Amino acid sequence: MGRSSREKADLKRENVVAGASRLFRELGVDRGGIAEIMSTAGLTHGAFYSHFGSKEELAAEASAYAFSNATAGWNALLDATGVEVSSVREGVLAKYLSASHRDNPAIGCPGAALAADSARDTPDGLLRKAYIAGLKGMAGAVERMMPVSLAAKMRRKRALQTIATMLGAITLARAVKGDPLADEILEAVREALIR
Amino acid sequence: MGRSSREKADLKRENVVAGASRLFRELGVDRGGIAEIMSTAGLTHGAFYSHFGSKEELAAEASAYAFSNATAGWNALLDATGVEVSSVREGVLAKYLSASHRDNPAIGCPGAALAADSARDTPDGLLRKAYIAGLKGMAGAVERMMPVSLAAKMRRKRALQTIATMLGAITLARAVKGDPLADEILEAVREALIR
DNA sequence: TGTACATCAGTGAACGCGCGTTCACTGATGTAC
DNA sequence: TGTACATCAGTGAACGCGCGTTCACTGATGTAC
Repeated sequence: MGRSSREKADLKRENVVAGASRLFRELGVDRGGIAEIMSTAGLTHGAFYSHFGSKEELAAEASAYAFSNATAGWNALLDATGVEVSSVREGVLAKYLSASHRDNPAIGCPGAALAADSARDTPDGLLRKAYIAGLKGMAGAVERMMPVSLAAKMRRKRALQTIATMLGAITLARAVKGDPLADEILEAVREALIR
Repeated sequence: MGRSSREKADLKRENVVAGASRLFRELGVDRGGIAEIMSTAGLTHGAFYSHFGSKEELAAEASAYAFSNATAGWNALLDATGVEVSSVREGVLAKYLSASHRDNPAIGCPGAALAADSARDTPDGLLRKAYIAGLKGMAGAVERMMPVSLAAKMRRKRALQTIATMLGAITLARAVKGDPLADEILEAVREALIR
């Protein structure tokens, strides 16, 4: 096959990023191979460098993509008129702390799925930068979900505490998946954070 | 160099496991290479298979080793006579949620450092099994630290909630290390869990 | 509008490197007589 | 107690595989005249 039109190429590029964001979340950046990602988008691996400078660059873009999707979803719920903040919060938490989220990291929270990869990236690596920016956006959305009765500073603190607990729960549940403890952790944290 | 005595060989084997537990916590199992681990213990990589059947086997042993060290330390504090449970809990949490722990994963909590590797192991993989067993031991120790005023069931729940929050905080702090957010997260969670 | 040329998305093979694993060999340790 | 033999921890080279990256080439797309 020869050259695609600019339009088609852009679409394929987006497919590559979306596919990468799924594969990296599922397998981690190291084990998510370029060849597999490209073939998911219907391309051969050789075409990769027509679109990206390096795997690291793709990882950063894929991370940003996943974060912005997740955060946009939450903000959309918060922007919906006539819905109470507390019910948005409880809905988001119930979904986040579900067995379904535990079992489907590929389409789940990038904050949980990519934390180890970001931690092991170099201090000024592209992935680390994308992760930091992404998490800040996510923290902003969670902050908006905190009870309106709280003072601003307290809302911020509670948001960070909540994120740590959510993310720790899903991380642990995945790490012990297959053992009853996985469900027990999710249940205990649901009790702590919901209602 | 030729054959070592049984005694020396056992010592070297233990050094290999200890070194592996550090390197795997720092770099992850995939990036912690056998050659580097062996040379840390003063051996060449070829000797590896005189001691272990596979890298996976070493990863499981290293994980068990790290968990049992951490848990034993906590249990020793709890077993010390004349120390209040609440002060043990607060001391453990302060150390866990410190910048020093964030910056030294190699000698830190295996539950945090190896969660991603365990999650991506096969359901009946050796590492996953070791992680599950290790986390259960750790959960038991944390349960002992919970306020004695609580009913047994509640202590268990609180222990799991506490572990999720601790582990999530350190995981996030490492993932955004270099940004002020890393300190902010640790500080917020210290406030929530200590006193 | 047509035509010739330049561009560049995509292909498929190959390169290079790291790393887990294997293997023939060495020589000190351990053991049977 | 000696002595001969078997064992096996450790060495160092090599193998094999996966994977990121490079590259010559193809042919449709886009553009200048």
